[in-house]
Amino acid sequence: MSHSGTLRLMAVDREHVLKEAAGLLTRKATAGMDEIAKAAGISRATLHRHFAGRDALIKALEELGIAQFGGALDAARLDEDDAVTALRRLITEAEPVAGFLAFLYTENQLFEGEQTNDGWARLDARIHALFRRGQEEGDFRIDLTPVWLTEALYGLIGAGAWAVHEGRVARRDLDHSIAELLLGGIRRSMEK
Amino acid sequence: MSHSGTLRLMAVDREHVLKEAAGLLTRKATAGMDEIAKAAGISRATLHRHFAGRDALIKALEELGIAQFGGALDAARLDEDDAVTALRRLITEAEPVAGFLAFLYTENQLFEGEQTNDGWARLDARIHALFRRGQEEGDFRIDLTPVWLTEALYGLIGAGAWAVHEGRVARRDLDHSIAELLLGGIRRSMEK
DNA sequence: CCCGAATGAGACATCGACGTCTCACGATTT
DNA sequence: AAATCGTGAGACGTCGATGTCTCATTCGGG
Repeated sequence: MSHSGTLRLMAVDREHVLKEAAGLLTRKATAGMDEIAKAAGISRATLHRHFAGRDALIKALEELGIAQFGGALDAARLDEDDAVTALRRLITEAEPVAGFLAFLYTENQLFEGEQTNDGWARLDARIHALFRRGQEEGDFRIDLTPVWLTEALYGLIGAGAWAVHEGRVARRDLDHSIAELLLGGIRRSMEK
Repeated sequence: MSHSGTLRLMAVDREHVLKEAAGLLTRKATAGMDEIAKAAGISRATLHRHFAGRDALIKALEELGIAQFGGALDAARLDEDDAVTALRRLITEAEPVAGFLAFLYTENQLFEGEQTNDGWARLDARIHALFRRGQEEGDFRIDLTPVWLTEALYGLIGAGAWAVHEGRVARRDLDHSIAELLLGGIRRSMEK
């Protein structure tokens, strides 16, 4: 059937457009539809044929971000090994999508009125579980809640991505910087 | 001279308008000039009499933010006591203005083209100095750069303010949560 | 080779936010 | 009381981004 073939091609193109849009908006959050179209290598008209409007595009990007971050969580295998090792893997896997996530993060707070996508809550829950496991296994301190630890992780990943974007931190140091600070804190430890 | 008297009154009103604008924009970053005027209790016309336009208003807000954060740094007395204690004071003093700072932070990245205000660099330098002192005095680890520690501090304060705004963290726990995580990290310490 | 679907280019209308202007009102000063 | 100043209300024009539409072109399958 040429019909399903057409649909498949559309889907592929859609995916490609989304990726390009994500890359552009990560660098320039205020990019307009014309710039997004140009970045994706298509015309503004075709962009509107794929996505009903800017809102629909952002929604689709949110889904993409959720899927990508979910994939990072999968790749990090959060319930294998000890929680410290799993957290290190999480940071490594999340770093490539950190900039895009930061964009969606700030974009969400501009919607303000509408309900946030359930996908984020599900991702949050997986990270909460990691921190809880670390606490139960005695690796993590218990005087800070998993909710706060999750927020702090997001904050540090976002700050790190931004610092790299601004050239204040080298990308190759990022994983290590985030993981070491988050795990050990600023204080010089006695045990070393 | 009634002239200088008029100027003084204008300045006072200006200050008041700026404070109200800061409060509103902290809650709703997309607020328009009409909403800002209403929040300040003046008409849109008068708002334009005080500030040439939205850009000028944002610039003035940036100055206010720099002044407020600078005041927080002063109040924290960064070069007294040991660096750990000073950092704790800094977090406590910075927390009330964290939301507003976060707004300016995200607002700055939308300008993108223009140069950033020197004031931020001066504030950064003061915090760098605190971290450097902590390293030199042996309180802070030396494998993380003061630049990264500063970015991380900003990230955690911003994430904390947002978490409070979202109701995920209690405001009264914020200081403690930020300071403990930043200083000690997630890992359960052996020394306790 | 022919036909249809998808695309690109551009014109066009819409919409919201912004900035400017005018006018009338109230308060303060003289 | 008269003049002046600051203000509020609102109309008006501008501008950029968005969304829709048309039409010529191109590409691929039949």
